[in-house]
This record gives sequence, C-alpha cells and structure tokens, in this order.
Amino acid sequence: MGVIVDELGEAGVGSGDLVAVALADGVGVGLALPGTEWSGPLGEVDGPVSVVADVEAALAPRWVVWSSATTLALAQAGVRVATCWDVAAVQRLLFGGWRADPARVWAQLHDLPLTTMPSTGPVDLFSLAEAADVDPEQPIRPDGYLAADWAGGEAWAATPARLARWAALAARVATEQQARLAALSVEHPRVGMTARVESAAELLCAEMTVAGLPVDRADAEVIVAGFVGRRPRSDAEAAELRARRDAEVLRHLPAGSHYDLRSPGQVRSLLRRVGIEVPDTRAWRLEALRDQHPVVEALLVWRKAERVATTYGYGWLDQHLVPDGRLRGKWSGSDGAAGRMTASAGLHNMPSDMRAAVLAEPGHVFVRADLGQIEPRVLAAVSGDRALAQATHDDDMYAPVARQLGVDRATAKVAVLGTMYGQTTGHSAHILPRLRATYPVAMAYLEEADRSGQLGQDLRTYGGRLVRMGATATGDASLDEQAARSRAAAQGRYGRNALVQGAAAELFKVWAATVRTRGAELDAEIVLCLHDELLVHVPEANGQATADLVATSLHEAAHRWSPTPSVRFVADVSVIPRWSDAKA
DNA sequence: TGCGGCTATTG
DNA sequence: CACAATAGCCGCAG
Repeated sequence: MGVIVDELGEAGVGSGDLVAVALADGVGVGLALPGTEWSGPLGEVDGPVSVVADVEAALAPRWVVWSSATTLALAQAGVRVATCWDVAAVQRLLFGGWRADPARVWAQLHDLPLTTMPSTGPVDLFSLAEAADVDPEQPIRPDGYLAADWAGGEAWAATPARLARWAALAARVATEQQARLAALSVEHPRVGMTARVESAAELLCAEMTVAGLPVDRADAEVIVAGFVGRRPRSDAEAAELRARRDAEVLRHLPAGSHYDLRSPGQVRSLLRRVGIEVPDTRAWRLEALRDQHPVVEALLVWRKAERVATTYGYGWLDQHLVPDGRLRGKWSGSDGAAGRMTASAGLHNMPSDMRAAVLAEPGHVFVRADLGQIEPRVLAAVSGDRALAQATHDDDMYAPVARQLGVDRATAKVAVLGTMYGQTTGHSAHILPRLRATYPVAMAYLEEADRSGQLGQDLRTYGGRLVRMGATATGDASLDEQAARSRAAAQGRYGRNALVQGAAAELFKVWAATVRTRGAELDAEIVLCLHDELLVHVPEANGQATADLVATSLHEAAHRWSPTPSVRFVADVSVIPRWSDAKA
C-alpha cells in the first residue's frame, strides 16, 4: 500500500492535484492521474478504500469521481477526504438539468447529439450487429460515444484493469470540464470556484447521508402522540382511531352525512352543506372562516393531525429513525432550477414542533446558525447595486430600505420580496416605481432575468450555473393567448427567482464547505443544511469554538464568494442541546 | 398502475 | 399565498 503512495508521490502528486478513483467491491480500486492510466497491484488490494485513506493521509489530492456514488461509498467506509472533483456535479453546473450519468456527460462534453446516444435498452438485432465491432475492453466506441455497458452497466467494475481505465476516463473528463470552465470564466469569473464548491457540497451530502440527524425517539413519539394519540397496536386499532378523528369533524354535520375528509371535492361539498362556498379548501382560506361554523375549526384540527398521522407520525419514525438514534435521508447537493440542497425523509420539511426531539447526543451540543435576510443581501451582491449594498450594512436591512422608500418596514419587506418572486399585483405593486428609482441596478438585474425567462432563454447564476429555460418555454400552439401570457409570466418569475435563490444557494454552500473543512479539527459534524441554516453536532467542550468558527467562516465565505466587500452578511449563532432551543 | 391536482410542511 | 423543495392521498385515464 505504501507502494502506491510512493509511486503517486514520485509522479509528482501533491495536495490538491487531481487523482481519479473508481471503486468496486471485491475487485479493487482504480486510480489514475490526468493523462496517464495508473495501475499497480490493484487486484490484490484488500479493502480498496484503505488505499484511498492512505493516499489521502499522505498526499491529500483532489479526488476525481464520476459521481457521489463513490464519495458515498467512501463516507460509508469511514474514509473522509478533504476535497474532490465530482464530475456529475460539474456537469449540472455546466449544462444544467439534473441527469449527469457518464454517457450524458461524455456526449455533452464532446458535442455529440444526445438523441443518438447508445442506450442500455433491451438487446435487439441492431444492437447485436453493433456489438460485433465493439471491443469490450474499450469504453469509447468507434462513433465517439461512451459504450452503453460501460456507462450504464457495470462493465468498468469487472476487472482491476477496467477499473483503472474507468478512473483514467474520469480524470480525462475532469480536465476537459476544467477547460470548459476556463472558457466560460471569461463571462462568468466565479464558475471555477463554483465547480469546486459544488464538489465539496457533494462530499458534505455524502457525509450527512451517512451521519443522519440525531433525534431522541422517545421525545419524538411523545410529540407525535400529542397530535394523534398513542401508537396503535394493530391495523384495526389504527383504523378505529382514524374513524374517531373523522367523527370529531362529522359530528358537526347532520347525522348520517357521509363525506370523505381526504377528498378536497367532498370537503367543498361538506362546507357548502353548512353554507360556506369556497374556491378551494386550503388552510389559509379556512382560517378566515373559523367563526362561520364550528366544523371549520374541527376540520383545521383534523388536517393537522392527519398530516402527522400520514407523513410525520409513527410510520415516518419507524422508516427513517434507525435504532442508533439518527434520522436518515438521502441528501442531494444541487437540485431544482436554483441548485439548492435537498433531502428526503422529511429532513427539510419536518413540522417545527418536531424540532424539540432533535437532541444532541450525550457529551455533545448543536451549534445552530442561520443567515439573516440572505436573499436581498445576495441580490445586492450579484447585481452590484450600490444603494442596496449600503442597506446591507444594517443588521436589519429592511429598516434602511423602508426609510429610503418612505414606507413602513413591513411594506418595504413585502415589496422587496415581491420583486424577487416576481409579484406584480397587490399592495406592493404601487411601490414598484419607487423601488426602481431607489435601487435601479438591482431592479434592472431582476427585470433582465424576467425577460430572459419569458423568452425561454437560458440563464446563468452569479456562480455560473446554467438555468435551463428551454424545456418548458417554447410556444405551445394549443394554448390560447391568455394561457400563453400566464405561462410566459410564470417563466419570468421562475427566471427572476432562480438567479437570486441560486446565488444564495451558492453562497450557502461556500459557507457550509468552509465550516466542514475548518471544523474537522474540532470534531464538528454538519448534520443538517436548510437553505440558510446550518446545524452542527460537536463535542460539548468544542461548542463555543465551533460557534466562533461558524461566524468567522461566514466572513471568509462571503469574501471568497464575492470579493466585493461592500455587501454585509449576518448570521445568528447559538450553542444549544436541542434544535428547538434556538431563538425564533 | 401512473400521473396530475390538491394539500401541508419547510426555507 | 409570489419563488423553491418533498411527500401523501384522491380521482381519473390507460
């Protein structure tokens, strides 16, 4: 094993240099440097991840991986690497969309049409005929595409030699991506950094997927019980409890009424029966009608309990809260138009009541931090609006904005948020001229994004991420004029918001990646990322040091992300045993 | 069985 | 009740 480290060292590999890695259980590990296929005693290596651990300890290269499947495997094996180059993540940055499998990456990087890309579909006569002149040892076909059995299948994992070739191909793709990024950086100077940060975010996601969120099961069950009662011991009992909850609502209606409370249409009928006519039955609409009839209040209570029973109840805990006390979901580093992080298993949208069950483990605390007013501050930064940047010097930037607009704070806030979301109606509409006059650069930035969106033209965020508009954009002849206009407006709002939300996501990831790196020596483990909020699990003795680190990391991140120092970012940081202990 | 609509939860 | 996301159930089409 030391042999590998020595050979890589002799090849001149140092900290931050690209080394590609491909892993396959029971086969070994393939390593490669850009330009060379490196193969050593790969087949005999037992425990391929230990090779990575050794090289990491000795040389700390930037590990090139085809996708987070590899970083996830490393994290699951307990190997923590400092940096990586995630080919799939960079693909999403360069070309937009979500799909980033090797075949697609290869085709797009080499300007090959996706429509004629070889597929792994069922074998037919045509593909058999094609297979005849394809060398199974060669990942690249004569026509230039990546062979389907390498790209989609597991051909690359069959032998040590193929693993090495697969790693070599990843290294080549990474350098080709870097060339693309270099060309792109003329217009989007941040894009190289974004690529590295997106890769870091994938590492962080792999680690969070493995780590999970510490949750106290007993506390969680008490909270669930508060909404839906004790855990039912049988399906029959569950059905009975369900029927009892339904009856609590239906008793407000004439005896013998049959309405399915889970069917929006029948709920409308139910309300009509008691003289309430509504276009839909959403909670915010029913709130206003609480006084009209007691069934409304009963229905709102029922909805809350039903939500817990079906989505965040015992079943949810059983499925995702494993016996070691960690709630586990799968994390993605960049989802949706804006490239935000997402998570499954309800980690991003669990009811706030449940935060009381998110408890640090014995001897540990949470450091929780959230960014204040991140989106308007980001807008000031990416647009370069001096007046708006000036406002960010205040802890509460809506206060100076309100003064400058000559309105109260609440109105100013709604107006600023409204422009970022593309709202054109309502109370804040008449403030728009004043917003334009006061913050002309920021407003022009948003309106330009809106125009591009309406025309179906792709956009790039401040960090250089491609936001594709084409897919849903093109004029659909079947739409009447009003529908077409409404769709165009929706696309305008989408484009407008994607640039703000996307840039905010980029800043957030720089911050999170900085905390991840600097926090390692404090045993600080990021366990949750929530768009503008970080939750770090750390030994109690290091709580305050971690809190300080999180705060200084924000300034470091803001400076790395946007070298313009005129925009100020603020964070609220606290050291707490329970997530719910944070203020506000 | 798959999918759009409705609803609720979060930032 | 704008923008983004995940997730569950209902009703309808195939």
